[in-house]
Amino acid sequence: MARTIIENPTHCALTHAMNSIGSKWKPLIIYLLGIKSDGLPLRFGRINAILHYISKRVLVEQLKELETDGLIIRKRYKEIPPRVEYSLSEKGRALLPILENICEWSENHMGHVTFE
Amino acid sequence: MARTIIENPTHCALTHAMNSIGSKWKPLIIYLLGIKSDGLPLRFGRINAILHYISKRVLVEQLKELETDGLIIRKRYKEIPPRVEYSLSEKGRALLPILENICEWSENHMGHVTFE
DNA sequence: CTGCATCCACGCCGATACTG
DNA sequence: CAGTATCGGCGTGGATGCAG
Repeated sequence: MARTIIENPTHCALTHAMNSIGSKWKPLIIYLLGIKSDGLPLRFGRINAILHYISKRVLVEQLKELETDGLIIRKRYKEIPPRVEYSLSEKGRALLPILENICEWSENHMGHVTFE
Repeated sequence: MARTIIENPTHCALTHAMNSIGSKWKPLIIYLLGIKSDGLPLRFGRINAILHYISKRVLVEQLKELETDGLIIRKRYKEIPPRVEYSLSEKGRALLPILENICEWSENHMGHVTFE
């Protein structure tokens, strides 16, 4: 390890990772696609319903970025009305253990932190 | 696991975790304090110099939030000129393996992604 | 040296309406 | 159903100057 060159964002693995998954919503989307749904593809409307607190416009945007970064796979069925299903790529699935670790870390260390 | 209730951000461990560490800079700061410096405390000016691409105002802000969330410890020496040293708390240190995993994940999966 | 205050521009994000 | 288009407010962050 220690290949991460923190002084220069352009060559910093951590920075690059954060550009892919560091947004407010992306971890939740990946978690949803990977664990909550047992890896089954989900339609846009379903994702939108579960993550109802994310506005539609932003959800579209986040999904597009995740697809561009190779974390999720977007499959479009040529039907009317249209059907689009999202699922995790291998790269996205590789992230699941890390997200689980983050959840554990969060649960183990929330002593003094008070939520509103 | 699976205690994370993704439908409701208020009771979602992943969301809470992301509120603490999901910003653009916080993982880098923690990584710097924990690994790059071998856990030794760092003065503000030194952090600012290494992470030169973060503006001073934002760095102050991020450090304050990290302290509030219990991830780092701020020690102020009553000297003139003032000296302030930052180091990781136990909670912050517990995050280091996760950050390493993220780096590995990033390095293992950057095939088709092109950086500018 | 470290941190705060002020100002200001830019970008994000929600709301809404519209298309195929 | 799954997006796109547009607008507008508000928050975020950079620059600068000041304080302890």
